[in-house]
Amino acid sequence: MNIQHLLIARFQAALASLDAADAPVPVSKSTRPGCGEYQFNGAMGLAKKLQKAPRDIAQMIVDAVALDDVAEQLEIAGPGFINIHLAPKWLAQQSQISLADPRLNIPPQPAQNIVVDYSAPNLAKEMHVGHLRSTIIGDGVVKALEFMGHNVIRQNHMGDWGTQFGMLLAHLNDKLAANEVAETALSDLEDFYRQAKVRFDEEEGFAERAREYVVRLQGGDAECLALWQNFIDVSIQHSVDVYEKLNVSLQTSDVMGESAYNADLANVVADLKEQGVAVEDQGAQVVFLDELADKNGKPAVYIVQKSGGGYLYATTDLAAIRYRSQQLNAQRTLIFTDARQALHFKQTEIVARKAGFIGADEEYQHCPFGMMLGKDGKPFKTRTGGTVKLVDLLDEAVDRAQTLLNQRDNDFSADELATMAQKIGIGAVKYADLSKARTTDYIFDWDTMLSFEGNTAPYLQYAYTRIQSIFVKAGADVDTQAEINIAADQEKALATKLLQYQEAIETVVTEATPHVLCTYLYELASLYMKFYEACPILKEDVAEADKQSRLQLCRLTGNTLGHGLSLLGIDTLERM
RNA sequence: GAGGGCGUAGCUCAGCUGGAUAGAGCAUCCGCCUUCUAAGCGGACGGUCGCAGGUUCGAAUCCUGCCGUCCUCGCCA
Repeated sequence: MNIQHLLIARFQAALASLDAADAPVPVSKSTRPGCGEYQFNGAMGLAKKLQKAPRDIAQMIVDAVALDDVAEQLEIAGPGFINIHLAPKWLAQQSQISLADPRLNIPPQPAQNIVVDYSAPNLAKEMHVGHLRSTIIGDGVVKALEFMGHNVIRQNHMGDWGTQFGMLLAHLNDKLAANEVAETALSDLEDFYRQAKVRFDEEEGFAERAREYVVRLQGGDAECLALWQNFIDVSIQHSVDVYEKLNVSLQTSDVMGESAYNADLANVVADLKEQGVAVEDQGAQVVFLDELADKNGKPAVYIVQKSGGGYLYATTDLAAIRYRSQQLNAQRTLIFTDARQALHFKQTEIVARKAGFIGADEEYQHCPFGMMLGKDGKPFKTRTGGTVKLVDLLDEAVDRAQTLLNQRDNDFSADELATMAQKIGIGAVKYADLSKARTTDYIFDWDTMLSFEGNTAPYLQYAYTRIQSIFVKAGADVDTQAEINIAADQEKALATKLLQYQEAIETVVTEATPHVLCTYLYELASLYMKFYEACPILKEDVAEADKQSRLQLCRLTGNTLGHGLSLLGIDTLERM
């Protein structure tokens, strides 16, 4: 159920009957208490067109609009606002429908093939905090898209190619020659990289060998490729381990690294040249972009092949676009990378469209996100200024959650506490990130995200357990067919919010902004807490009908909260 | 120099298809547990929405200029 869409349709019809069919239909949630749940603000804007006073127009619209089934009252306020008070009976009916529907009364959208490119770690190194945002925001959007009925094709565009692999393979070769197994040698990629770098900089002849490896690798030397494959496999497994820890849905089969496009790069450039899109300039193959010219008319330059003949990530990204459009039949593509690459993707899209690598009606959406900053507002680093490994960050989150749990009085076993710490710690890190608008930088602060208060994962998890606890207590005494009766203000506010779930998810899938879902869930949990305080359920003096009705609201809240958290990839707990 | 993002309460952040008195949380202060989980709820305090113009019945939201800040800009990704 999308209440807003329903109201827009009704007002649209009313406006048509008043000869104002082309007028905008501004229906929004009411912001002020006492002004209903929604409001229609279009009367003021029609004053000139209809040559009447706004309040008179509002009255005409109120008379014309058919909302008897949905609203209990329409009132005209201020300069001509129409406040819509939803009918408790209708809210109850819709809630009943949601309860009986595994999809929570949310119809799927017409299915599209949607390619989502996210996570994309560099396999030469360990995953670090810079990959966190892409990974979890991308995964949240993926899950929401799938729920809405789309065919999502995950593409993990891993950095598995490049000159850096020369020194890594040379180093790995020596380790294997010394009878070390790859898994052991590569158990800490960060260390391994550092060792190789030191040898590259200091050891006689090593740099030379590293360069040879690059040449052999690019030349397709079988032995060298096997070594590379070995390295890549181990590194991918590291990432997959992190995905599991993060409760992210990416799998090995979603990997489509840069190397996968190697064979196609020459074709891409040839194709661009043939079409006259790319031309030679200073020995390199470039595309001049008049679309992004400066004030003097000097076009932007986009290099697709270096003067030495080498390819760049621009080439790879063009090959990827073409592959996704033509082989994967993408109707829409979402790419989650940091905001610094915004210009690159803008240019890539322009070139791809010029060259016909992407259909005219195909959507290409770069979804940028800001940097993760420390509490001091500077890029997030370790005490010593190093890069923070993602595994370390996640382990610390779990440790901190464990410490906080230990400080509380409880009767849980050590195993239960460990499981809880895992779910709470990981959930806190993910939620802290997911709940912020993705486009801006955000400040990573342990104390805030684990304070277990306010808009945090633990608060939502706690709200969820409170609901479960009601049902544990109620036992068999729950009538899942009971009629819902909306009476108290808190019940009405809760039921209304429950029916706004679809609005939140639809925004998430169109804008690729999971924080909208977070805000929704926080408001839902918050309204539940208020309902819980105000409306007794299992207490002795509660009438049976009220009790069962309220249990139904609890059930729907639990279903919705649990569903939303699962889309975000945040685990729920039965007790905490 | 050019292009882009950001600037909202002491702090962290929502809101920005233009709508009524700009919202949360934290912090500070005041209330509420002989228990449907107080990791909660109620209340108070706190804002010239960077500055100045413009459009509009109405601007945090749209437009222009300026200030501050971060990022990007032909052979890294």
